[in-house]
Amino acid sequence: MIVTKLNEEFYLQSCLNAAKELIGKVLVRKKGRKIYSGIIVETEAYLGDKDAASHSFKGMTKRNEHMFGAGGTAYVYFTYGNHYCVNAVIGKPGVAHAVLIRAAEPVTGIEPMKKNRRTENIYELCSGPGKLTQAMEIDGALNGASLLGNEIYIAEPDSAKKRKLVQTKRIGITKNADVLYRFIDSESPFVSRVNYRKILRSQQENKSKSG
DNA sequence: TTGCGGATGGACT
DNA sequence: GTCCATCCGCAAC
Repeated sequence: MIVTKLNEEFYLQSCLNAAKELIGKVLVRKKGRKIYSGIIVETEAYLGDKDAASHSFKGMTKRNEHMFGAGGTAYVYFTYGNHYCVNAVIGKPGVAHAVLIRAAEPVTGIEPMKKNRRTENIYELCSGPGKLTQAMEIDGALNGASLLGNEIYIAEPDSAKKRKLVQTKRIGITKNADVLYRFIDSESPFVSRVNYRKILRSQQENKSKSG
């Protein structure tokens, strides 16, 4: 697969714009000989000191220090005692903005993903932030890694499919919960907290109608 | 469709 | 020491 890695400039734009632009891009994670990749279909923006839901709202701690790093850094944190979430840090050093990558459509490494997730259902591999990190073997060791390196990065897809972008409220938070900082590909059955069977069914129906 | 256990680290008392 | 966090899976109803 020919991929063009996103450059530093991409990670220096506004956080909301980056969150929107990341839909349809490819998240790549290399672990030994295994290459995991997936099309990003769901993101959330966290706007640092302007956003009470953001980990960095109250300033820097040892846990969130990489959010204050340069744009293009990975911020991986552990939560609820049992899973990791992965963010792309956005902005110049000191600007603690980040985009949480919540869901992806698996492209390569699907067999090892199934093993990691202990399921054969491809819709259950990356359809949530905790699932995605488990499937792709992303953990705390990648916290602070550069997204311009080779272990984990984001790239342009080789064929850009049209995505139907929808902006919604964020999930799983209580503070500043009303703002529309979540972006999803509303036609994808791979986003979190949806009934993928329903989406597949309606797409089948549309197909049979049109031809 | 709702509800709770899981199992760890950081912030705060 | 206690509380709770950018959630997931499974068990009841």
